[in-house]
Amino acid sequence: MPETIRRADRLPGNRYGNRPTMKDVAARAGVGLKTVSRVVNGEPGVTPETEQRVQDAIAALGFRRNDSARVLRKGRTASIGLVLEDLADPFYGPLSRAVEEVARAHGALLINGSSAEDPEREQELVLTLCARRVDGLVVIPAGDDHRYLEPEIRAGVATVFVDRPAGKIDADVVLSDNYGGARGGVAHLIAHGHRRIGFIGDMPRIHTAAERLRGYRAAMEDAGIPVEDAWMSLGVTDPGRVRRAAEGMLSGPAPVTAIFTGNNRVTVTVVRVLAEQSRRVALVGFDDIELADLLQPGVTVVAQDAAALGRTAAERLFRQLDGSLVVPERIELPTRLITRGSGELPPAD
Amino acid sequence: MPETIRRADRLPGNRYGNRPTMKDVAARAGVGLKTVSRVVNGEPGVTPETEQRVQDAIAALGFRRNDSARVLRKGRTASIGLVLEDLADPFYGPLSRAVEEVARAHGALLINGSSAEDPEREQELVLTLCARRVDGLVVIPAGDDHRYLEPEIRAGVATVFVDRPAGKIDADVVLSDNYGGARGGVAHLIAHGHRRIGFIGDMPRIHTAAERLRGYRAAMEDAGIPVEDAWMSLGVTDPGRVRRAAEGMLSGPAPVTAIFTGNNRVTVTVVRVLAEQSRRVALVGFDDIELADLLQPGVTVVAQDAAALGRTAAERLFRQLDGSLVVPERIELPTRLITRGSGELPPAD
DNA sequence: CCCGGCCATGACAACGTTGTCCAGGCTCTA
DNA sequence: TAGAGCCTGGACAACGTTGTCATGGCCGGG
Repeated sequence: MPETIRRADRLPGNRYGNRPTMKDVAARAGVGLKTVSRVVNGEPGVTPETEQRVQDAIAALGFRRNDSARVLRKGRTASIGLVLEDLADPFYGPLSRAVEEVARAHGALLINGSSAEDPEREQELVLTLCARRVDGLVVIPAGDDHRYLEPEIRAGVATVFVDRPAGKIDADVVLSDNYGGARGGVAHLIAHGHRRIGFIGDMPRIHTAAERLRGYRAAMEDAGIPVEDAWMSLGVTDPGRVRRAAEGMLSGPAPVTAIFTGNNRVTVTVVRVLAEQSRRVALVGFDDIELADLLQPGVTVVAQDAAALGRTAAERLFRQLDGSLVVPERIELPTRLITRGSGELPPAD
Repeated sequence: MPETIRRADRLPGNRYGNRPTMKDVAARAGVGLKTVSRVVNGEPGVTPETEQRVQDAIAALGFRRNDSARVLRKGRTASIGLVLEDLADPFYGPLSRAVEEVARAHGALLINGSSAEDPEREQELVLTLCARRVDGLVVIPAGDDHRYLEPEIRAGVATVFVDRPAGKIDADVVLSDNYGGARGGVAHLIAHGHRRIGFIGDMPRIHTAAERLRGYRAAMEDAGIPVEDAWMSLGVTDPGRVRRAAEGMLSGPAPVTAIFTGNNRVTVTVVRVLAEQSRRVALVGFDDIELADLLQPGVTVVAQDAAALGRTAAERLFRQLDGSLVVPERIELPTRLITRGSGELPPAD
């Protein structure tokens, strides 16, 4: 192991520690400032000999271009922001990664922020990113009013919403077909003979939750089944309350024989509850979950492609930046029903 | 819905679209540039009356401070970089989120980058982040030589390595007790009567993989069990090859009766393979996996706390930036054996 | 009433880079 | 050999902000 670098060894000096600038490099190489800039940026008009002198000076001083200054001068930061709910949620990891890959392909960095489903925090994050002059924003909105973004968009910040539409402004948005997916999932249960079907989902103020609820209602209506209030539980995602909600639906004189769950977190908890039941209860969940195929029975889900959402959104973002997109659009990606057993159980009443 | 903002409506003008600067605000408010700066930054020395005029101008113009320029002037970017392997991996999501929370508490933003386990890409990312003048770096290294970071560290970039130590430089590092955890997990299998125990892990050039392998060997040696080459599969993580490796160990005249898996991805695949076997094979995996408790049998794991790794690392980073840390340290966080059934199966031979 | 000192404010330089423009030296051709 | 044109290289301003310092007005005390 080489000699330890103690932080105490750091030279005092300017604020960046003691970083050489192009000026320093120029002095050392005995050339002008602009010549260094040319070499660093691979611009033409420098003889190989001069270039070599500059390269040597760069290496000797350990120079690295200060992109902060570059950004200030050029106006493009080559970075984009992604505001999502919670990076720790397995749904958002792949989405974020997909956005990062597209950004990378365009030479941009990705700044991540978690809103924790708090509209105020979302706004704070978005505006902070705008102050950093990110070139664009991919937003999974927590709030339902994004008029605060109008001046930013007008000022040239490319913006794409994902997973849920923007509120009160007209902007690009990339969604999954939540309505159709939920409708299909519930219809699947109905096709397997169920009539008393429960729904456990998030607060309907969240667009995805509302759409999935709408899909549930539509499927029930298609089949001519009147929905009872006792079958629906809205605004419930934390494990304890989901558990109580599920147990409630499963008790009483006419318990549900199947449950449709509105997102991955709910599904996981309901799987736990159902595992404790003596009766076999059918289940279809929105969002795929890892290992769903290994459970007994396998969990039938309506899967959305998180990576595709992220990729599509990021690609649109860069097309906005190209100037090749002008009018905001709404893009809906299909969902996919994956049958694994739990959704094909017959009613046990 | 309000009037559509078409991107075509954006005024041309300067590079940021057409953003007002402090100069514009000053002109409109009829005050000096510096007074605007004072108001924006809440500095004292401005009469309430003047301040109001400035605030009005700010609101009227939709001014937002350009943090790029601020950064250039102040020298601190209030952003840190996190370089990890793959944000889509469920292990890194919570880690990243934990780092973000700490950064947020210190008023900093987080820039994420995935190295895809490629040392070159890691270096490229790290150096790009340094060029952006991030204040600090949290790195989950892919490579094993980080001497390229020496000039940066010396120049004042706070640096903490996580999950795996830095190569060939002396730097802060926060690790899980991979050796101890693996040793304990394998000892657990031995305590339940196993002697022919397989190990499937990643390439030993990856520190965590090497340490876990070392733990496996140590536990076996403690029990006086000579390890056979056929029981070990190293450098294998993609599902197809893991499957073949597992099937190989489970066939032949003296198949293993238990398997220790070196990370979450391997564990998942091996669970799939074992589910197809008629014989019951014990399993202990490194890293917890979601729903592990719902499988039949539940999967016994050696769990590490990804969020704690991230949090600890980020806190050290900011303590470096405080100046309250000087000498690099190595911090090891304990792992936890979670018994759920699969690790307690008796040998079936 | 005058002067010292304080307070609000603004002019100016600087941060490190890139774009513009100009100068000087070279080559090539007539 | 002179002039045109090209190629290399450098001086300078500008990006939008903040730190430093100067200025001018006002107040209070002697």
